[in-house]
Amino acid sequence: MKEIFNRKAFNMIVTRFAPSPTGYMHIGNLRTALYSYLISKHEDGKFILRIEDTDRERLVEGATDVIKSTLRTTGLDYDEGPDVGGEHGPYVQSERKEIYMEYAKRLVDMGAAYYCFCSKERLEALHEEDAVGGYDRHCRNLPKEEVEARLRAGEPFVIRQKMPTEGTTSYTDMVFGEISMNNSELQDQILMKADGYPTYNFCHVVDDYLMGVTHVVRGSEYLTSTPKYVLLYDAFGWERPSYVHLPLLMGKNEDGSVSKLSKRHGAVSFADLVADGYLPEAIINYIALLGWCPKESESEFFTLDELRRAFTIDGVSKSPAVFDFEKLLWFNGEYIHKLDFDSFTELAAPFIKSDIPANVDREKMLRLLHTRISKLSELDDRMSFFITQPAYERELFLNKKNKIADFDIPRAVLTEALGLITPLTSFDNDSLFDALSSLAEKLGIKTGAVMWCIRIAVSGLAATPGGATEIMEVIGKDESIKRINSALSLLQ
RNA sequence: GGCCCGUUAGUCAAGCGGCUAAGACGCGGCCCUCUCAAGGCUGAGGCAUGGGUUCGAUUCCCGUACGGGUCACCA
Repeated sequence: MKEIFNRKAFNMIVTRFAPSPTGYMHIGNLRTALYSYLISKHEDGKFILRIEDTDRERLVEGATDVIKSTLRTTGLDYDEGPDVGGEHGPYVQSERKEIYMEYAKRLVDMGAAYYCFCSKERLEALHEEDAVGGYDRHCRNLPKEEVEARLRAGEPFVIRQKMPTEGTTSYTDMVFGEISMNNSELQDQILMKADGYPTYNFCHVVDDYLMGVTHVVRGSEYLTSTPKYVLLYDAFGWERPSYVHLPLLMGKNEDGSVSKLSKRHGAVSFADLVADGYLPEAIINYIALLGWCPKESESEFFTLDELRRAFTIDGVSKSPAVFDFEKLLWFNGEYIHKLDFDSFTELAAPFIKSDIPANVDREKMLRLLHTRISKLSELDDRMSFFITQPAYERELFLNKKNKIADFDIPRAVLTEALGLITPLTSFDNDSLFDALSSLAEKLGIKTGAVMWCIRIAVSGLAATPGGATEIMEVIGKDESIKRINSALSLLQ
């Protein structure tokens, strides 16, 4: 049997992310990958990507590519993996099939596992008799000769782990502490399936050992099955890895209850979020804080590099965390606002679906929008009024804060404004503001009231990104005059 | 149902026997202001519950309730 270099003994940390390619990159999986990455990288250790594709029926075409591209765009670079190679490959379990059978047989020889010939029908019958029962260990003590004869006859079989019937098995988890399970709770689980593929329960143990994984990082749903894995390490005589189980990510249901984050909670795959205009950096920052808290924190903002430095396992929480889209949105807005304008323009481009007419100054428009959106997908809606003015009611001109209680003021303001801006040769924000603010004194009202009327006229909206003069600068002189004229006719 | 884990405001969370129980999102108010956003200031809101242990429990122990996970030839 292959002996592996014990990296743990040299204080080297090796973690892995081991997803099965059965769907899209769920945000919970991403967080597991992130923590796994951070735990090793905090100590300059190794991070491995391994694809667990032993469930041949659930394979989804292209799922592995999604996993790889997600890790790439989030910066969770792996040192070993399917496409980057490494000395412990292959890194796809279906390519390691023979290895598992070899180790399983070894376990049989050692008396820690056994062949089972029970049909699926028999097992189903068993379950009907006893709803909570498991396998009745029917084949556990088959005579050696019989086993060999049936094997020779080509009977289909599985290999099951022989669990101790008494006592307890415990291990220490780095987050949850000591976990003990009564051995009577452990079933003789299947290690090798009838199709010749191993189950997760078995191959992940073999692979983690062969790949020199020192810290097994995964969701807490494995907390109670880990004793079974620990028993496998013990049977082989291998040193157990350290375990780091992570609290689950939850989603809020409409009735206020919570449950494991899933599709019903909305866009929960990384790709969904990105398509909705969230930035990868913001997503990573936010999910890093779901279930982990920095020891010395002043700020909540972390780049991947800063996370690497700050991340320690004792900051990981035990209780499940509810994924809050509101806070993610806030984080995302902060990240967008901090972008320099060129980067913003570049990232925004794919989200701009509408055609921008020639009179609209695209750059100036985007500058107004840049600091006022929280996700890129808001862009198209928010900019639409620049392109075509929405229909509005004349009541929109009324505004109590600016003391506009009737239509006389807007009518006067707009009429005067027309006269002031028509002769303007430079139609920029400053010139417009200078020209129009003089109206306040002339009409005996506040500048705010003047601008309110004009802004409503040129936008048709109660709230807009930017003020009246900024909007006029974006849509240009002709369009501004046109909109003011139509406002005037609305006010007649 | 058995077993395992958890429980600080609506949410994320600090806290590790003695503090007016941090901070962030969200929410309310005020300021700023050409509306909005941003920014600044400010307010409301919390240790699930009952017993212990202790001079003293949010913090330690036990029970209860609630929540979650797990009991597959899925991972």
